[in-house]
Amino acid sequence: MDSQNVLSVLARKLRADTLLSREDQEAVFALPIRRQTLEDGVDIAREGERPGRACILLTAYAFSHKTTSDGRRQVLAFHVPGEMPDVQSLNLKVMDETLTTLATGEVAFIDHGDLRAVCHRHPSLADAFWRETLIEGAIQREWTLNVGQREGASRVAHLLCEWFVRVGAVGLATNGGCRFPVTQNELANAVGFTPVHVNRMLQELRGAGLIRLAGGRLEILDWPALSTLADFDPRYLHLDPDETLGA
Amino acid sequence: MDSQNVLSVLARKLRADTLLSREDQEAVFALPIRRQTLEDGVDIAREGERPGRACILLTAYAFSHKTTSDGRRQVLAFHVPGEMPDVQSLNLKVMDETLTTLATGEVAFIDHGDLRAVCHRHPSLADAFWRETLIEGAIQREWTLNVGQREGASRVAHLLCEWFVRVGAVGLATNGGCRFPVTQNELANAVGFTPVHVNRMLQELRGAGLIRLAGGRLEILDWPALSTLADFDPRYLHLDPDETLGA
DNA sequence: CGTTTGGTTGAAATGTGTCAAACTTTGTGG
DNA sequence: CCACAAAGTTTGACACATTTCAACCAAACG
Repeated sequence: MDSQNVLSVLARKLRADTLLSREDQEAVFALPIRRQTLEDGVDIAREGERPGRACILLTAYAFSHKTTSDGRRQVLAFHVPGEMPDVQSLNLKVMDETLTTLATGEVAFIDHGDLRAVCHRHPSLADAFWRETLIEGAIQREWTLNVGQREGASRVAHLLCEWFVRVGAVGLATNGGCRFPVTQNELANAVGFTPVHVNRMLQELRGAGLIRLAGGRLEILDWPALSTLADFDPRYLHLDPDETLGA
Repeated sequence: MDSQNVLSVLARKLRADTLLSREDQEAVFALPIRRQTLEDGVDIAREGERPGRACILLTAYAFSHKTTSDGRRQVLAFHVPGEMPDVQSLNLKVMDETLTTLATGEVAFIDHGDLRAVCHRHPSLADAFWRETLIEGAIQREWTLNVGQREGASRVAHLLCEWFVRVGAVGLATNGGCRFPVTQNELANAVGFTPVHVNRMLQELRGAGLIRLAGGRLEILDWPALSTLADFDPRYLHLDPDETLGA
């Protein structure tokens, strides 16, 4: 896999084909990167740091999180391949969250200097990166709604729906199933429940024949029922280019 | 108050004095705006809409929110004078939240076309707007943490701390007190509690001599104790220019 | 094969929600 | 300026979702 193919995951994420010009796309592919394989549980950037580079997930999964002073941890977002989970550091120097890998996989690093240069030369690329951060914001809002207002199985189900759709959007879901390298503990930290309670909610979902979840894989057995229970409406993911850009 | 003075609240918000050049600042002041007084409870932009203009809060306060299909409402953010609560609509066309005024006050509207033009001519202004949306994102993350992990009085206290600091940052707090045009019902929707429970938590805070809250005003009686109880660390607000920009 | 990590279960404790009523403040029109 | 209505706040008793604690089980792994 040469450098160009590597960055095609990023291009896909930026919806380069529909939203960017040919020159902009080439500028993306020309970005100098450094590839690296990271094990799971590695901190890519920590709260309080001032990173000098940004990261692209190639095959790696990651999550960002933050803890309260008495040690309670909240998972703020999950990140799937193709994403740049820390683009924000380009304009907000000090990290206010920690970014950690979820499973062993490959990432690419780009220096902030190179990113700034390419944004300067290709303003619509800057817009594309800006848009990515805005979509992350929209997802964060839905998480707040999920954690604040939905209860029990519905809350857990919503998270699973989002995961499945987002993983599917980068082409990594196959006929109703996808990877899910998330422990119940991390899942609990993401929805604001206790691991014990998450376990019970999962069994409720399993018992209702909605999902299968084991060995790091998630299978959706009844999408209509699951997404209804979850009150899941994918519009907040802004996956449709027309929805995100249309006049 | 002429147009230039009007937009000085925005310039302050963008930290124009320290982060923008003289030309950039003048470009801000030259933006064509339409001023308007809005009563409280007015929707400035609704979920699903594609606004053609953005809004600046002059003296008005506002909040953004979203509801679950069974009608449970989550307040996602409060907005204080000087902010542009819907800049995001410049790059994310379809609103995924509703923006509503909190109290009667004045707002200014700027056409997206004018904003895009000024961003094109002054790229560092575009960066400044981008940074604003990133800070909103950082605040949203802290809200997720608050709603997901903090309990009882601590959760409510955190929200009050944030409000006080943000209002103070635009010069609207006076010796330990500020406006707080938020009903307990809206407060409840913001922290994910029931109005009844919020009421009890507030009385706990009052009983401990930490705050006074009545008649749309908030008085901080014991900031050290309140911020400690709330586990409040203002770094996530990115108020310090060095923190947000420093190398 | 033993050890570690993650998952599952049950019983009891508790924080928060629900419901319903009374009270207080704010605003408005006579 | 009073009287009334509307909106917001406060209270109590009870129900219930979720947490806590503690133990056991299963799978992954060296």
